[in-house]
Amino acid sequence: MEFGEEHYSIGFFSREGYRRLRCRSCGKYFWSLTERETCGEAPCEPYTFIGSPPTRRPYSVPEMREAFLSFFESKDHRRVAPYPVVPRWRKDLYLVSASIVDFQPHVTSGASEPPANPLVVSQPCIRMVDIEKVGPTLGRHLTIFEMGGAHAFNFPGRDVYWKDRTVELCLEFMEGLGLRAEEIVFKEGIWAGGGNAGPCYEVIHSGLEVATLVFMSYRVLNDTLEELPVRTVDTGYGVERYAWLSQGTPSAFQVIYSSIMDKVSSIIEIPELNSEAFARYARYSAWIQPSPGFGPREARHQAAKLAGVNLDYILPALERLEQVYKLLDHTKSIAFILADGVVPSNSKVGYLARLLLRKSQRILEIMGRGDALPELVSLQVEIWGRDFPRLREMREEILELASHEVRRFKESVSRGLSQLERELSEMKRSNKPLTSESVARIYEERGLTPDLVISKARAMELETPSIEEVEELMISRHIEASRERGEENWVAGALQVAGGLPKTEKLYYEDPYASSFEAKVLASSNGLVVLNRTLFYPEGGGQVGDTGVLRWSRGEARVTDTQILDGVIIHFVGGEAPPVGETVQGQVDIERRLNIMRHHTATHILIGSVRRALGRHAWQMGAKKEAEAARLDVSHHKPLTQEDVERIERLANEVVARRLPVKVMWLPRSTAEERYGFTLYQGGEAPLGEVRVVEIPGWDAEACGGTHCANTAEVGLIKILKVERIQDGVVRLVFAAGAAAHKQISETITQLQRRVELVERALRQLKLGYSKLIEGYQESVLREFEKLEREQPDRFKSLETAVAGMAAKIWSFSKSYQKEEMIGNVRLIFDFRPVVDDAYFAALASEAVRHNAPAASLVVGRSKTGIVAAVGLNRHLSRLGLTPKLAAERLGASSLRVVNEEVAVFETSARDPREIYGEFRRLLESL
RNA sequence: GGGCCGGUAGAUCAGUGGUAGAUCGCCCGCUUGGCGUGCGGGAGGCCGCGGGUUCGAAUCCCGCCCGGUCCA
Repeated sequence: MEFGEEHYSIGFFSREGYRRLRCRSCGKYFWSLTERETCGEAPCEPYTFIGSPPTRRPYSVPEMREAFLSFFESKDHRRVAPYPVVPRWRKDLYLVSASIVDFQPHVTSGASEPPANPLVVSQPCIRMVDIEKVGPTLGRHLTIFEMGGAHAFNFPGRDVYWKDRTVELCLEFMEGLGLRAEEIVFKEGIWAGGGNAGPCYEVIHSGLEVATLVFMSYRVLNDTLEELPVRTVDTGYGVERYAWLSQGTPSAFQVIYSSIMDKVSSIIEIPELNSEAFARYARYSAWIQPSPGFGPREARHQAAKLAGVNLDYILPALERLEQVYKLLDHTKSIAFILADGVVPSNSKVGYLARLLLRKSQRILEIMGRGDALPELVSLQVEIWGRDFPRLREMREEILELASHEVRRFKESVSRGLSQLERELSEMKRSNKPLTSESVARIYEERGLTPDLVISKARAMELETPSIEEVEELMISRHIEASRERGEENWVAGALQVAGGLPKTEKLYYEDPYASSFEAKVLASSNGLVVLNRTLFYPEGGGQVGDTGVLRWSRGEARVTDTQILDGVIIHFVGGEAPPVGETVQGQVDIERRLNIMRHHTATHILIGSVRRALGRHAWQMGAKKEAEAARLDVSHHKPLTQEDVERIERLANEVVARRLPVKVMWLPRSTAEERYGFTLYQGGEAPLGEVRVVEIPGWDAEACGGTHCANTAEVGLIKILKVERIQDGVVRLVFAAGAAAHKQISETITQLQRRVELVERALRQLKLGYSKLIEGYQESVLREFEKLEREQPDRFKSLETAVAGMAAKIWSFSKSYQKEEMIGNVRLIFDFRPVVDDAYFAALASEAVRHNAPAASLVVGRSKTGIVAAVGLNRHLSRLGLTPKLAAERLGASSLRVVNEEVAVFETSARDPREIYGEFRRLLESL
């Protein structure tokens, strides 16, 4: 694509005496007041402003921004507040990369009015494409910068201004800064993007491109240009670049971050550079154009050679400085992106946030300040929050998300490292070198950066590739994957039916409660029916399509789904379809629709609750409202706790109870954005033209095309049924409202009751079965025992002891004895056992006194003749002179058997075990 | 949205078609005044889910789910 001279030759230039010249170095045409050999843009010439700023005075970034804005204000442009850096109003971009993005596609296409015309804005823009160049180019490349945009939208029959005025304004602005017109060059260029194109001028001063003046006037269709109905003046002034020009420092970073440099240097060391040598090097920094095969190292050498600077002397400080610059730049981007409520994740804009965070964190770790990232981000919030209040408002969320992401990164790295160590020692053992392929693979699989992998390998004395080799390999691997948009299969058929038909009249917006209507059939084939008007809501905005019936004179058809295509609503019918021209009576399944409506309004209520409960980083990432239940996907970095869920649910039900009206209105886009902010676009991009706003006053406002209840009270109970993490950084709430909630709850309760019954029954059976089982075993065991006692008395004896011991151990382990108390420093254990057996009792008594302190035990049971007891006294007690025999005698033993030095078993004539116990206590007390 | 890697004992992982393993942790015993240590013993696995190939699948193939990671 090329534009001829006629596109650039304007009246203003000929009036003022500009000449069209061709650059000897780059071959491009440019316009200049004076004779020149080159276009003046680096690298055709070096930067001449470094060390000798050409403006009347130095400007800081805020000063330059204000100078720019107020200049255009004085020229009838209205100042507009900057837009977010995350363009929620469009889905083809992750970040705002230019000021014109704020007005695409709705204004540039002519569908909506701009907030003002002409207008001026200083728009923070983020571009990830240059991320590798940030630092080495000393500020020519930044991931985040402010684009001063002066825009005029020339609607058909309503021209504002075009090329002449644009150039004139640019010149006047620059002259106002004290720049001489003779030194300004307008270089011819072509701008193309997003299917649009137009000629442009790059405005050059002192080697630096400081602005681009684009005249967006064409649409690109199959390689041919077609004039656009709306011709847009799209100018972008580099606010930071003008400020840099005005200060003439070696790097732009010194200008942009001057107010926090002191604080930053207290966190990380910022090297001192010989300012003279650095300045000379900086003049040639435009030659630093890292590309595949020409890494930062070569680029630096080339610039140094041209500048006549001995690089070896400044290199260590320079490299470190570049890293500091990267950090400054990336942390600013992080602050802005997180301020717009982006949750770092592994896809889409969340990934870009993660990338910036991880790159910054890695640099800090190499510097030995792996803990400093939140502090740096906090500094950014502080300085930029003055001009962009959103940063301050979101401070808490920004720091929480950044810290959380750093934590995750550390976990990921330590996981990767342990794996890496194994892999490397395996290589070491088999004496294999670490290849570039392996390094690239490890980065892609586990996110360990090549520098980290290589340094680990070198520490193990493995043969390694250089970082440059690895980077080259990774770049060469990138093959652009073609994007293929799979259309849903119904679209092809629907296009045949709906193609060329007028947009269907949407009756459901007039009265969302209405259920029957009359309409004419405009098209009908293959089970697809188009009417001139309908109450059937087509699937959209996460709300499912309506179902119902179409009746006509000779039949009726069931509508199973409803869709919309280019404003034409398509009814999917089963069975016979009404013929074209027929008048049909439509009947929407109103109960179903009402349930869906309640779910839709409930979704709006919930998103308000979620943002209040979790923080303003929580955005709707998707939603689906059906008749039985609905779901809401929300960006959030952590799994939800029970408390989170309860809080969200409580807040939501409070809104229901407050009986708030649900207001629906159509507003001009810019009015809506001004009044409600960009949280309007929870549901994603909104259709062109006016915006339909659904507002729950004081709670939530969203651009939404759905059908809603008139009052929150109609929603009824909102019940969250399930919470799950569906992907990195996104949680899903499944919920039900109103009648559906009631149904879900009662079903759940019924199910629970059924389960409880089952469990209870199973328990009863288990108990029964268990005791039967035990009884059976007891019997057979007893029989076996009796047999054994008769036939082999010796073995019986030892077996009996062993079994008794085992039982005693279980008893002692489970602490199932009846009483345990301290008498002075003596632990006394008492138990009553229904089954009497000497060996068993002895074992119990013995087991009970296994302590490392004085302990006594008394186990009693009732025999036919009286009471059988075992007394146990451990060695700590026998040292005091109390023996089991002595104790037994004091307790009135009639027959007595001393089992060992700790235990004795005896019988007494006492009736009540408590008598013996009391006596035993008194005995112990007397010690 | 796409590519790549992974899912085996509580944790970290090995196991590439033929009886499921190691280390740590846990439990028990011995060692100790006690804890730790040391020694000995033990428990713990739908080998993510589903399908296919096979005489036979943790292992090969397909699909799904989950986690990680890179890229748009």
